[in-house]
Amino acid sequence: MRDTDKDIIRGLRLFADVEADKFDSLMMAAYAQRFPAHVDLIREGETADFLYIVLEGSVELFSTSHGRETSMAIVAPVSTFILAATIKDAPYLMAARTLEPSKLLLIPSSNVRTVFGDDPAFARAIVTELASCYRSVVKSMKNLKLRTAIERVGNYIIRLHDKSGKADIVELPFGKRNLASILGMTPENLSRAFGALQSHGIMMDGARIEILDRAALEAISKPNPLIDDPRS
Amino acid sequence: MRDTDKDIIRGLRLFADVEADKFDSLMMAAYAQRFPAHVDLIREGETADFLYIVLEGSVELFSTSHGRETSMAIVAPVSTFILAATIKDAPYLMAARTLEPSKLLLIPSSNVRTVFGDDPAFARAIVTELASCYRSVVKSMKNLKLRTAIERVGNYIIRLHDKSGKADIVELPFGKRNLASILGMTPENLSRAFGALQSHGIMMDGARIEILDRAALEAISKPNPLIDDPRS
DNA sequence: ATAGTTAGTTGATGAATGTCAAGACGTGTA
DNA sequence: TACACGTCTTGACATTCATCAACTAACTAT
Repeated sequence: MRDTDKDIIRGLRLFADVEADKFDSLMMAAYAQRFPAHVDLIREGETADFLYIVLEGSVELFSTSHGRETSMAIVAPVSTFILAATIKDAPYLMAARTLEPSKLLLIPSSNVRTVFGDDPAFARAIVTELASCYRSVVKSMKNLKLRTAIERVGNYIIRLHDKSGKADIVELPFGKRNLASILGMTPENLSRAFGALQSHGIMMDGARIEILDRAALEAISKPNPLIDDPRS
Repeated sequence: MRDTDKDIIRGLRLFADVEADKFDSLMMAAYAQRFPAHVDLIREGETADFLYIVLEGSVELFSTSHGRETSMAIVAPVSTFILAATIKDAPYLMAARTLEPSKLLLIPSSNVRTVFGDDPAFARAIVTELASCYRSVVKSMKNLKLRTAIERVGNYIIRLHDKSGKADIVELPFGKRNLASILGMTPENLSRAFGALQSHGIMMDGARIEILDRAALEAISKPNPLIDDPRS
């Protein structure tokens, strides 16, 4: 793999403190690969052969059961996914596919587990990473259980707004079909929710959203830092 | 604290491999305490001062937002809760209260973080524990997003049945009000779901459920090991 | 005993959300 | 250009689920 990729990986908190030789052994075993859009990467229930890192593009994690399907998360660069399954050597609970042409790094799970056992710094970094993942799923669950569909959509827009540095206009980072599934509703219902929010401080134009009245948007969305704040 | 408690803690996978002196330092700082039923232990948003371990009784983890409330999990002996917040030194995402008279062990978070930094075996054990917690929330989320109310109730009974070693009669481990919230529905709806399931292989009598026709129960519940199997 | 309290049930109703069908719009391709 | 395709939107309708109210049963306290 290229040295630039290596530097990027080194920059991730997960790998920042790994001993040099351990890090090299991981990178030797790893390989970067480009995938077209809409390619299945892993299936639910398979055993975790690789730890994945998204370098470019985006990857959807989703689950299926008896004919129904739902998006669990969308992974943007640069971050890992399915770390928990890798560490536990357990079957994947979610399937993964590319949403767009993407560049991924694959590190064999056995190497990850070896270094995890040998290098305390790596073990500690994994703890922090897993704790973050855990807290992020808990937040998603609170979002689902404590809010109506409109509130979920409203708060999603608010988060986009915050991330953009409160620019007036924000853009949806992926298709509405995917967003609807992430937010636990049908695409039709997401459309209606966007429609309803137009009288509460926003204006939609395709994937672009203009925030006209942040206060009104907050009034109907009722944001809560213990659900929405990515840092908490 | 008593030696018997200490032995119980030592028996937890989380503490099994901690070095003796580190373990003692944790236990010196910790204290066991009995609480009556329905006592608030922690509130959402507070910083994580203690790692909790349920020794006896049971504890409900729940969340609140703008007047709504939902149960996230119920913790039975012997296990820890709010490990992630402790490690990250971050605010609790969930509140906790006793459901019944309970005995808990409280370990100051700072001590946990110290040993976590010093003892690689402890760090590794925490990784495994956190990975399990993470996977368990993911499963709950799949349960919520991919299933109807009746399916969730049916699969809950199936899990009870499996845990009991497939005894004909199982008993709900806590009140229906709490169960309804855990399963993401109202108590009224849980009642109706139980009612509906009576024509699909079960018979209810208060908190006791007789499984008459496991195949019929599975037919309507559509169990899925990647959601229901606690080991996977 | 009597009243008060709580958990649970049941029925009637309404709100929220999903489903189905049709159409608009944009995009890539023959 | 015209066609097919996918995405999104909109409306009508069905279903699921929550809400409200009334009621029962069991337990507590006086």
